[in-house]
Amino acid sequence: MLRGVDLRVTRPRVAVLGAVHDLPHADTESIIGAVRRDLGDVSHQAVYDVLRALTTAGLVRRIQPSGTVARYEARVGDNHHHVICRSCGVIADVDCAVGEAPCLTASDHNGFAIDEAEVIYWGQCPTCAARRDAGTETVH
Amino acid sequence: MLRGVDLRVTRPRVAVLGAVHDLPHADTESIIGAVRRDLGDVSHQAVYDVLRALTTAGLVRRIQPSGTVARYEARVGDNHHHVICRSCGVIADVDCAVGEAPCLTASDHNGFAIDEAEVIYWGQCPTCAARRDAGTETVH
DNA sequence: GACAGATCTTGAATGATTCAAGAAGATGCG
DNA sequence: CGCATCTTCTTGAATCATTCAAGATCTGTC
Repeated sequence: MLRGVDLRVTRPRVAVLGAVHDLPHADTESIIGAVRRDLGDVSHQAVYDVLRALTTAGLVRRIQPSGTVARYEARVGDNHHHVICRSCGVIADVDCAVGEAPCLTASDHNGFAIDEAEVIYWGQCPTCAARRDAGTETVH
Repeated sequence: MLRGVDLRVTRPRVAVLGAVHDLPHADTESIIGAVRRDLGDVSHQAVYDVLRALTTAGLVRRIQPSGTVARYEARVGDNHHHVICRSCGVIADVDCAVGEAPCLTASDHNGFAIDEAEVIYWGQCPTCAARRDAGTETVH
């Protein structure tokens, strides 16, 4: 995969790419943890650099919902979206739902040339909704 | 407006609310600047507190696209969306475009109870697109 | 196998945002 | 109108994800 996008193959890159595949929607810290479990010591700077390189190359996608740290996922190229639980922060994928040529109509709003439509659904995950219904009120 | 949502009326709150109305999509720093031009010295902490109170009360909306600082707008309650220029970062409003009961179908993805759909369109604003066509290539 | 440039390590800096404690202000009541 | 009380603002410092910078190391190529 790395060679396919003209990136040099290094141990940190392979490990980061593996971690992003294994841990969907993981934040940088989790990825650093997984990489170190795999390789031993790796600097956090290296992981940041690698994540940027992979993102630029299009091998991973970076998402950063309001008020959270950056997260990464390996599912790219299909323009899917995300649901985020306001209570526990868990993220799930949502396939593009609206009609057929959805989300990214190559339309031209306000004269902008649009190349991506990013949709984030906010709500309650099943677990948190149940907990709240039960009265435990573990808000946030 | 403040009394309407049971918030005490203070000079900083009035000034911040005015600034958010005057400067759509302004970041915190811009708002602090506008407030100080209006009132003289006001602590940044006060502005942060006020913005949070106003956001919680629903008088302003906070947006924070990937990789940017928080921004605020006074247009609330109509579920509109945003287009952002990847080159210069300018933000414009986009009315809900998709069909009739758009964006927020009270549907139930993966068992989530969704209460908001946030859409961000990424692209090039007319100015940056023109500049790029002209070959000036002022990327970023 | 060695060179050149990319990538990693180390260590420090940045900057938006938040925390904490005390002073000042707003609202309600006498 | 003046006071008591709770909220809000000021001041000053801390947090923490992310980035910068300089030098050492490694990858891919000739």
